[in-house]
Amino acid sequence: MTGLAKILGVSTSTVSRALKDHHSIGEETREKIKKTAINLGYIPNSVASNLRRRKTNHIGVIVPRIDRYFHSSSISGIEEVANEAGYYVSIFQTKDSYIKEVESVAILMSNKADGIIACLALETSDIDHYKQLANTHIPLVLFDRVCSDLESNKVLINDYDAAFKACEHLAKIGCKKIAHIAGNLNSSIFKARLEGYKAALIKNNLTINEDLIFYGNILSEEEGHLFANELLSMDTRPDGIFCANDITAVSVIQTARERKFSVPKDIAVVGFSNTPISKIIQPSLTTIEDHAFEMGQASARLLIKQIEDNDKNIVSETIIIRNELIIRESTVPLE
Amino acid sequence: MTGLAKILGVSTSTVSRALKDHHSIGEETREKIKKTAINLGYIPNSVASNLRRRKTNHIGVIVPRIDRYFHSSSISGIEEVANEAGYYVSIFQTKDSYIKEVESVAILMSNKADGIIACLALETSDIDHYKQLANTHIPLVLFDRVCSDLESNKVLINDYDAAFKACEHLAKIGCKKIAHIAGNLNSSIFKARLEGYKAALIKNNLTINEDLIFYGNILSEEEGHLFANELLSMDTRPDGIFCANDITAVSVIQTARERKFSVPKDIAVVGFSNTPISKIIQPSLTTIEDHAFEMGQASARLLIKQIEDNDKNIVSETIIIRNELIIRESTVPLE
DNA sequence: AATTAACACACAAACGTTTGCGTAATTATA
DNA sequence: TATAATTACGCAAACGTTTGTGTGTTAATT
Repeated sequence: MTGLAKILGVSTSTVSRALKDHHSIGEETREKIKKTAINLGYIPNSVASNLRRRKTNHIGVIVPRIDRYFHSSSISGIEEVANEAGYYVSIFQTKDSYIKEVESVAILMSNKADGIIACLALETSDIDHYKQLANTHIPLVLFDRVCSDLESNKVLINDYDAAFKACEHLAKIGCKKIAHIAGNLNSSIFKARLEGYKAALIKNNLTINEDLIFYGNILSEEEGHLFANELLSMDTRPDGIFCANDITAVSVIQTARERKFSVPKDIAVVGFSNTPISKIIQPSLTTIEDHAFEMGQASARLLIKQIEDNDKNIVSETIIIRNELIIRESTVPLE
Repeated sequence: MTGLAKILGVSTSTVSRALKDHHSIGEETREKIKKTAINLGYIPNSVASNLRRRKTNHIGVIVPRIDRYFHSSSISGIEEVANEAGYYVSIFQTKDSYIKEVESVAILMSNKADGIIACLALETSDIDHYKQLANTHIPLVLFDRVCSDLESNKVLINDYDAAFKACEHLAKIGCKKIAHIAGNLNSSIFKARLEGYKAALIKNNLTINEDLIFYGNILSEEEGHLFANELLSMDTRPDGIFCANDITAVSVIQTARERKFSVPKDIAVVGFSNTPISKIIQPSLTTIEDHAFEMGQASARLLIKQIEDNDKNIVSETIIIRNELIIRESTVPLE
């Protein structure tokens, strides 16, 4: 811009205002400036602008693992509405590590992100790094895996309800011994899913048997196979299982198949998240649709509202996204 | 920092140097500065630093669709090595739109990204926006979907070879009429895969029949089903098919199943990318492993090398990542 | 015709760092 | 003891914008 100004023999302030169509610049000079800006291939320096304006139009996203479908689709949702609103998105992957999460927040603070959207790492229980954000006035939206100790904006589904629905469905189709593959209970969602599971069992007069609850961590394929083999070897085999994610549910189905058990006849299976695999596996998987993409969109909208809202009275807001049970062959045999 | 300096009664330059362990600052003042920096919760302003240093430690990534497994895993690979090297990553999703790609590049130039890693949108054939990068001295790495008209760093697999292997495998197991679901031929990879397909047919004395080549675009599930229904309705049904991605290959398997055709007996199927679904579908899918994560890693390493390399003699470099055919049930029946 | 308003632009400070250079005070060298 | 070298810091410019204020010129108002 300094260059442009020199060439045109005007001041930088005039150039700056002309390029933004400020009314105080005459029609003629404005056009002249714009034209030569294009001709000379002028590229505005956003980092200088960001420094001066104290605004970066940049929002940071912190997720456990980008390559899990739930997260990549929520990022996709975030990216869509952020771009629409003139923000760009940078991604930080924690791999569920607390330290990486802390580092990511630090980088985003230092880089003056206008706001942060985060899904908590499994390891995270101390959340001082997010509390620190409050001092810097950087708005925060937690999504999916949130934290009750932290007053912040939240976007989530009702995991308790979803799990309840899932397990009640199992009970309704006649399961008497319903197992559960639980996730890391440090995480809000997995705790809630476990509670929902228990509540549904009680409601349906089924006893809660600790032997039927498998406590996983990252809920990988491997964990799924491990648990599946365990539970299929039990003396009194469960006849239904609610898995805290689709990945482990798929592993259960595969293991059952390998070991010549029938799904759903021998054991009915329910997953969580309605990832693409769930439609494709045979038998297709009953699961909870949690609308990851929409969660991303809602998170971004909420964050941007907070960024741009001048009404500083609103401290925080919580949005619950709908969820629904999608019944497929893994709980209901084909006719 | 200005604040810190005022409180401590030293100059900002001293603070700046102290925090970076510059030798010219005395042990004592250095420690004092560091300590109060921590106590006061001082957060360095990277955007000011970026402006002054003319370096952002920020690399931009442009991909078609984050929620496709190939891309999310390559992003994951990029993110891993970038973070390791002290860079952070921002993501731009083109949804295969040319305009969005151009906009993304513009934003990244304006934001003074230290480098860009991109996978071309399907729509993209004009690549002036990347050529413009050369003037700004922002290094570029294209990965997977590259462009021969553009002199730049590239990371890709040999799609021709991979397709050739895939189709030769089909021929070897006895397929006589091999069909192909091709992607958008505007894209380097899909053109190469088509060529590889044709070459393998010729090598194996099979005639190339245009009726057996289905020209897709984004290779979605829907496209897959459409083509599958078409080809399964042909008078002389093909007995093998090479699909340019896993998504359509899975659709073909599903459609065949619905229509009571047997895979691989009636028709053998090969996909591309070894996405998670390919292991899980029944019959499991023979496919090409293209090492998306490693491509991401290699791209980031190459880019960072270019960013940090002072040897300006190297203009560009091309890295070919290995690929292998993974043979599964969709081409070889279980015993 | 005198006063006010509107217009079109320039000046200069500010955003918060980094960095080349200058300069005292101390220590080493001849 | 005079000179040089070293140490430890400050000064001020620079990075490229944005923006409040100042100013000269022209147009509108009474």
